[in-house]
Amino acid sequence: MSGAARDSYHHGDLKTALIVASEEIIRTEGVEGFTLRKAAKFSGVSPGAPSHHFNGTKGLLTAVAIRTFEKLGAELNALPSSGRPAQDLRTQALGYVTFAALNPGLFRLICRVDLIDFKDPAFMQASFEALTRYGHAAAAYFGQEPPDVNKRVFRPHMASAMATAHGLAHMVIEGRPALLFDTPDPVGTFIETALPLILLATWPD
Amino acid sequence: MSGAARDSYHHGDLKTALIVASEEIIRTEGVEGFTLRKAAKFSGVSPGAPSHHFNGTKGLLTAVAIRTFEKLGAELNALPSSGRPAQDLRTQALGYVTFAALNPGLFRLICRVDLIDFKDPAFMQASFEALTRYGHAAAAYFGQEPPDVNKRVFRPHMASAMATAHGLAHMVIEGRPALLFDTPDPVGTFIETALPLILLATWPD
DNA sequence: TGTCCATCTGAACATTGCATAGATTGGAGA
DNA sequence: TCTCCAATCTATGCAATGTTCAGATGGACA
Repeated sequence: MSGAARDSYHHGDLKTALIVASEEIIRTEGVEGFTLRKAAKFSGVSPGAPSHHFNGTKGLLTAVAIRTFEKLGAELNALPSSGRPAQDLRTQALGYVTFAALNPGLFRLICRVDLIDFKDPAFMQASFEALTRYGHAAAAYFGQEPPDVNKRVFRPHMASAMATAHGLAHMVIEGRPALLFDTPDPVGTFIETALPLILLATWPD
Repeated sequence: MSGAARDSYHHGDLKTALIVASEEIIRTEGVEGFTLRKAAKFSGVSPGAPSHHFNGTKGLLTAVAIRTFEKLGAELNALPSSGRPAQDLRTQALGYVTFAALNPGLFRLICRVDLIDFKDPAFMQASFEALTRYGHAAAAYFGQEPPDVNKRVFRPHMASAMATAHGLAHMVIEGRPALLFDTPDPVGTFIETALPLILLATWPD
């Protein structure tokens, strides 16, 4: 427990502390293990304190979701570019699924419409920017215009391309690989077999 | 409100009544609108009564999930078979996505690992049987053995084929179409454009 | 008819998110 | 440096939720 037992009455940067604490809780105990009071106690603060910085639980979790999208975007941006459209698109898809597999709690969070304010402009912006690189890879492959940052609009082809990785990611965090493969590492087996299969079928090199 | 104000002290078939009530609540108010007490009141029964028939909330929701998979399986089985593998596979995928679009609350339920007992043998059996037809269509297309009902094992190719529809379904119930398409019927637009695109790309006729 | 036990009630308890009233204090302006 | 205000935090309470449990009820079966 960080606890962060502070000396002064005021915390100093409670807003950030709550986001970090919430992320840690979700990472270790999953979204279902998260409670607002737990995040407050983790930050060494009373249960009512968070309401002064966020619009309820949904507001705090939306902030965590934004942070998660920023991390996802950073990881996708860090992936190498080969210059070959099909190869790059496959790399992005694999990165997307890998992120979900390694961060199941946070990935579940960003898909929970009931826990997050999907109408929040900052959230919409973050979710779009995280997939910009992915969108560009898809655009390059399909020979279409890249996604428009200002209008936040993806082309149908890009939406289609993303659905594949999105479906694989969900199947991973729903634990389907364990039901499908009786191996020591079901998730690894699933990614190594299913992903190349469908991506090769969709976008042959 | 059905209320189902009964005359006798004993309900008669509370187990079924609770499942039906829960399904109705989820259908109208979503998974997040469901509470065990609400289902009890809906069935005209005290808050403690359900515990005599189900292993807590998770037990009841697992029963609802089983019922949902049975309906999904029935709908997929009712879809026509053309004899052409690619066509049939596409029909199954479209049926899968359509079910999710028309039953968003119930589809969310069957993907909520935290609300359902995924280890329940009856649930595992139901989830497998619902996708048997889909698996057969994929097997026919890929020229592989059909799924084994006894061992409950899908082939990697089938898992891949299902991921596409699964991803589209999730994007639909997560409200992505509304963010992607500025039309009167975003979901319809999404299905009509994105699904054919990716399925045509994956399994050309 | 009489007994048994599955079924259901009603009341409790801990936990949750949230609202509100009051305490504390950092810091801007005099 | 001093004053005072607004932001911040505490403490308390409230309604709702899932769950448990002692006791009431009555159907099934001998």
